[in-house]
Amino acid sequence: MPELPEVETVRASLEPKLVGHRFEAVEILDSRLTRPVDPAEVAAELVGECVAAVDRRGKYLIVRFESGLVLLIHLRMTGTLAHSRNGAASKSHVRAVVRLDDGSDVTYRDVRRFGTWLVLRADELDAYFSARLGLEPLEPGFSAAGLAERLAGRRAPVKAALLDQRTLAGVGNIYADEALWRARIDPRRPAGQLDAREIRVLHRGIRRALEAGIARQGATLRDYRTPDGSSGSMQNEFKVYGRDGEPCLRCGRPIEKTRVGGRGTWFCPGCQR
DNA sequence: CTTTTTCCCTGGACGC
DNA sequence: TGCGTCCAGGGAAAAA
Repeated sequence: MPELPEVETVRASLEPKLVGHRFEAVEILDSRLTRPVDPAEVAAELVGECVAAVDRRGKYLIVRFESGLVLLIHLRMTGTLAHSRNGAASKSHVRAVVRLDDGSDVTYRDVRRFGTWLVLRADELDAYFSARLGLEPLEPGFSAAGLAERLAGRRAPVKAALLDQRTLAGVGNIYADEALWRARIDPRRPAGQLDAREIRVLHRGIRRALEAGIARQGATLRDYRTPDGSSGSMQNEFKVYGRDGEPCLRCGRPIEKTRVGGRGTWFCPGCQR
C-alpha cells in the first residue's frame, strides 16, 4: 500500500521519463478512476499536454504541465504506474494508459480500483491540499514543535492521529507502526497525552522510518512496484509491521497485534510505553 | 468541533 | 475442488 516512501520512489523514477515530454494519447478504461468526471473528458484534457515537473505532496503524485494544468494521482491501496518502451508486459487490471511523444508509455494498474486521477489548475492546488493535508514530514518545516501543536488536546490514539493526513501528510499504516516502535511509544496512547520529550522522539522516529523506506525504494507486500517494475525492499526491514509473535529486535518480547483506529497495528508491549 | 464507523473494491488466505 | 467468510486499508462521507 503506497505511503510517502513508495509514492516518492515512484515520483523520482517517473520524473526523468516524463519531464519535457508530451502526452500524445491518453486512454482511460475505468470510469471509477476519474469519477465523477467523465473519463473521456479527462483524457481529452490531457492529450497534448507537456510535462513540466513531477512532484509529490503526502501520498499524492503531482504531474505539472507547462500549460498550468495539473494531474493529481492518488494510488490509494493497489495503484501502480509502470513506464515501458515496448508496450505493457501484462494487460491485467490496466485502468489507464498514456503514450508519450517518445513512443514510450505509462500504464496505470489498480486491482482494487480505489485510486484516483484528478485534473486541476495549478492555482487550485493550495486550496485542495490545505483542506486535506498537514505538514510534509520530510520538509524542514516539519518540527517537533509543529507536531506537538497538531497533537495537543487530541484524545484519539496517537496512531490514529498519525494516520490522519491533516496531522501530517504521507504516513500510512506501515510507517505509523514503524515510527511508533522507533519512538518507543504505545500506539494506543492518547495523542494529546505525550510529553515534549516523547514528541521529540516521535518526530525523529517518523522521519527515520520514512527515510528508511525511501532508501529501500519502499515496501513491496503484494502490489507495489516501482515504475520500472522492480520491488522495494523495505518489507525486509520492518521492525514491527506484520511481525506478531516474533521477538522485538530491541527487547526480545514477542510483538503483538491489535487494532487501533480500525487498522491492524503491531507493537512491542515490552518497550513501547 | 472531534472521533468513530461505514463504504468502496478485489483477490488471497483459510476453514470446512 | 469449491464455496463462504474474513481480511488488507486510504480517504470520503456519514454517523455518533
